[in-house]
Amino acid sequence: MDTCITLETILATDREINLIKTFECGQCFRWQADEMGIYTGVASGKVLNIRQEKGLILCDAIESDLPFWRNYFDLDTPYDEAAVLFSQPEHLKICAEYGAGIRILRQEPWEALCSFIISQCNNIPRIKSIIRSLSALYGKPLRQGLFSFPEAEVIANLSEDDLSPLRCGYRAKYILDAARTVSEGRLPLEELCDMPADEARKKIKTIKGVGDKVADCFMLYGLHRMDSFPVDVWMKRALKKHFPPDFDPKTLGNWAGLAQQYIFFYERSSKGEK
DNA sequence: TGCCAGGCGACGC
DNA sequence: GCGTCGCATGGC
Repeated sequence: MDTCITLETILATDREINLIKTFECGQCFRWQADEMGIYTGVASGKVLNIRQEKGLILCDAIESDLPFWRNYFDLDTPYDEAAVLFSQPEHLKICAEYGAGIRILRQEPWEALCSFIISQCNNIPRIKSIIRSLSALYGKPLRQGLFSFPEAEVIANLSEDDLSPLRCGYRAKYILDAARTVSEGRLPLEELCDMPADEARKKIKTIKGVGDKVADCFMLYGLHRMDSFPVDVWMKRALKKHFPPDFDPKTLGNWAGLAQQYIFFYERSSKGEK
């Protein structure tokens, strides 16, 4: 494939974002590093090659796409304002220091919803593989042999048989129900951003195969509702092991989602150490 | 070779 | 409301 990719555009500095942590912290499934440390991924039908080098984040975006990518990487949100809030409990402080540099990506709502439906009771390599297959089968071809994430409208017109090459098991019918819900406009995205979290979660959970956890992931990663605090098996373990019983993420307000990401990343990175 | 994976829905109580 | 079980599949 491409033997030489030149990355000349400065997107940010490495004080604004740590690229590796951001891609590897478990929030996204479509970014892949090569042996040179160049990450390649797709968002909103655009391919980007990007790397961290000598204090800078260099990429091959065209000038007119820079605002899009700065928004995607959420570079204009002042994450350092959360530091005071994260100074306790002690374990949250540890996780926040460990995860410093992570940005919560502004992923496309439909892609995030579908991805986290696929994620249920699944491991990350396999989640990535299923999403890759789904895109290759029903997305649009882009450069470097990559594909866009298929539109909800495209998936909505498929059958379970059409999804059988994905080998995604019982999740296939959930994907179809989600696609039909979205494509028929039964999930008003703007309203979901503004309404109280409990109300939004209830609406999202009308999709088959979407419970509290997937709904919270959709709100955090797809709608950028930073008040969401998804709790999965890793988070349950972390909360039980390291946090006082009365710890309530709601007290973190609009930084709860970032705290969750720090805790999740630390828990997965340090597994087996204690 | 089993155990487990960023869960969920149905069912029984 | 809460505990349990089956669900498809493959990574490790």
